[in-house]
Amino acid sequence: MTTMKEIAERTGVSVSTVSLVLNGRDAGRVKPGIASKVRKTAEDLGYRPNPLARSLRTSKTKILGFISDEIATTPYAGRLILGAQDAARSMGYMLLTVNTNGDVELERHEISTLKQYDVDGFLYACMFDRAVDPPDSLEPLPTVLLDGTDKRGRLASIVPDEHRIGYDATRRLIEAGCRSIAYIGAGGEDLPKVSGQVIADRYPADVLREQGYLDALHEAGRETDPDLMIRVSFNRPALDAVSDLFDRKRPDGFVCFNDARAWYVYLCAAQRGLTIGRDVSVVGVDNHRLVSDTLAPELTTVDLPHYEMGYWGTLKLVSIIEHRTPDDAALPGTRSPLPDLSETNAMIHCTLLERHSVADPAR
Amino acid sequence: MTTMKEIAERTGVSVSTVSLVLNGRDAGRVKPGIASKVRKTAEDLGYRPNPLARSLRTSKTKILGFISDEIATTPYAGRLILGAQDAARSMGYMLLTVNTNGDVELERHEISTLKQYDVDGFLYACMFDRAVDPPDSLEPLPTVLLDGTDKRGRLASIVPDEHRIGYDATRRLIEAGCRSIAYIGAGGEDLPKVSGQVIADRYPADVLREQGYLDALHEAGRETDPDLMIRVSFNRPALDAVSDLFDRKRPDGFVCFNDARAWYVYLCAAQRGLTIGRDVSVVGVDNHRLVSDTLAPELTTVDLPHYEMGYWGTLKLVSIIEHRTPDDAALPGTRSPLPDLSETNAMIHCTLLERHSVADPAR
DNA sequence: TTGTATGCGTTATCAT
DNA sequence: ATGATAACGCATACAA
Repeated sequence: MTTMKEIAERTGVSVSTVSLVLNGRDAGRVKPGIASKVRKTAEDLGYRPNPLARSLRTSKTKILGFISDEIATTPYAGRLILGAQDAARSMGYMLLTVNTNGDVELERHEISTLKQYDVDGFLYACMFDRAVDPPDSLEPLPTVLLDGTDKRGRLASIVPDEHRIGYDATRRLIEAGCRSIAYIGAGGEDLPKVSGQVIADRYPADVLREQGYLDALHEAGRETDPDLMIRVSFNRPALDAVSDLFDRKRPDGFVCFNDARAWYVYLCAAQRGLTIGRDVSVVGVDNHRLVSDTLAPELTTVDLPHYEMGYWGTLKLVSIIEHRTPDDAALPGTRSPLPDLSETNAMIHCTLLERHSVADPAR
Repeated sequence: MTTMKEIAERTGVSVSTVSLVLNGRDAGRVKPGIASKVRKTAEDLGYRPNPLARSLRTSKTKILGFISDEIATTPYAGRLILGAQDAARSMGYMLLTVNTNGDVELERHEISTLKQYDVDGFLYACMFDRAVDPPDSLEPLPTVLLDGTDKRGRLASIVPDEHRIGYDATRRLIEAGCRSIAYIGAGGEDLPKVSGQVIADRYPADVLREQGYLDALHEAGRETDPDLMIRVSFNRPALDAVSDLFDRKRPDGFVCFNDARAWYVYLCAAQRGLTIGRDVSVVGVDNHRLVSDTLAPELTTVDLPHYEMGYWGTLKLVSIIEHRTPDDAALPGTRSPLPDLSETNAMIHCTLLERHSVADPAR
């Protein structure tokens, strides 16, 4: 690890000069000849600043704390983490990740530890796009919520556009010529739970996707039929409910909340000798990547590139925490900055790719 | 964030004394009265050392770099990361996670960045338990491989006990009274790939689970039958192959490499009016948690608690990197330490939970 | 038994 | 235009 000191020695200047040059603060302060010489030897030696030592002075580590509860164990979490990492890297940040297993006490401790490591801010990963009440101990560091919104409306958040998912899926079936399109949602005992606690009577994603389904039908001038919309949980009851729907309404298109629900459609179709993709069409969000991995392309026409794994497929987190002075221009492509969240004039800039939306408390 | 300085001021001693006491180096060097006073005010102020500042002197950050390629996007990765984090936390480490997307150039850069952050060592996460050739740039920091082994036999690694998975699954069906047990493996175009490149002609996990299946049968005095063992990929060809097996051999038990393969068994059974759990039994590794989430317990008897999500369910990574002097006693429950891997007398201690095994180059 | 001095790599202030 | 120098929080050799 080459240091500024070495560069200074090799160039025959002082460390201060090296610091000035390498931080781009040499305009009119360091002779251009010297400056370029410093830059060259830095390059030659492969110099990279030590962010930890730097943080001792600046108290900016370029490290973000990534906090997740159970999310880390779910199949979609990987891509969430991936997106966050990609975004962080592209802006020169690193992610220090912890998980709390839904344990409040542990969470408190982990947050404290992250602060110990002088993180510049937090990424707080939730589930189900639900309204959460993030712990006060996150303050005063800037924080962005992922797949969840702040109950108190203080923190910025990034959530997928669930309505659009339901809408697009339904459009697809309409355009494919389906005449009778069903919606298979989640229900029964399958309720959104966080560490064993039921936190709502329906999955927010299910509600929104269903609404997208309804809106697409309306927009196309179709009738909507409550009998075509069911909510099932798992196992035999779910299979029975879907079977009943098959025989009672004979739909030729299915919008499924997720692959778990699509599963029963496949089984029912198989039991009746129907072929998916010919006799009936199924579109659903493939949380687990199982349907698309195993039955596509022949048996299904699942193709929702903008969501991919459904929940978090292309959610590229590009919300990042930057400390800037208030008079800095907003970064290109960003939305209006949020109000300051710390004494150091910290601001949060949120940018959004694809069709995911960002909740901006400032509006 | 309270510092040693504050404690020193409040206690009326110097920072050095505080440092001595708080690091437990006060035996016979600091008056017990002073020492306890220091400890008390440290407690009162909620002092926690700044590991970054400390690292400037000790060059030990208590941070481990967690490097993964595509693994982060797969469904089982979440639990791997979880296990690593839990283990790290329990030993006072944090994880700085990066992903390389299988890009060698990016990998080089990320490793360099991690070194910049002065990580104490690396966790190098692989896939498929394959033999890999980790980049030289990891050196000289101690490194542990996850779900992969070192081609050159230098690095320690942790891998799941795949043979045991196949063995247990088969035993279960034998004990359930199945008379004809099939093995559905992976084959065809479904080859282990890393960033698009085929890296073997079969999944190592598949090979090992299949061997476990064979060994369980032999041990039970059963005949093995090559016709009962097939390897399928996806879609129609897979379905056709399983259908053929169903009709040709009429097995009443199935050991499936993974849930994707079990899927076809379910479909075939449904098409024939057979009920899983009564007419035929299926045991498989549920990578995606879809089978167990949706069809258990009524339709399946999948119950392999020691593997849970199959690959990485209970793989609690407790292999951790510790810098210790050579004369330190081995930690309780650890295996024999590996040879030093750096100039600083670094050693790697590996402990193992459940039935996963650790490859120990020192043996 | 305790305090002082020094250094880790960096930034920032202030002389020169 | 450049270079000492101090400071960030901590550890440690050495002086007292």
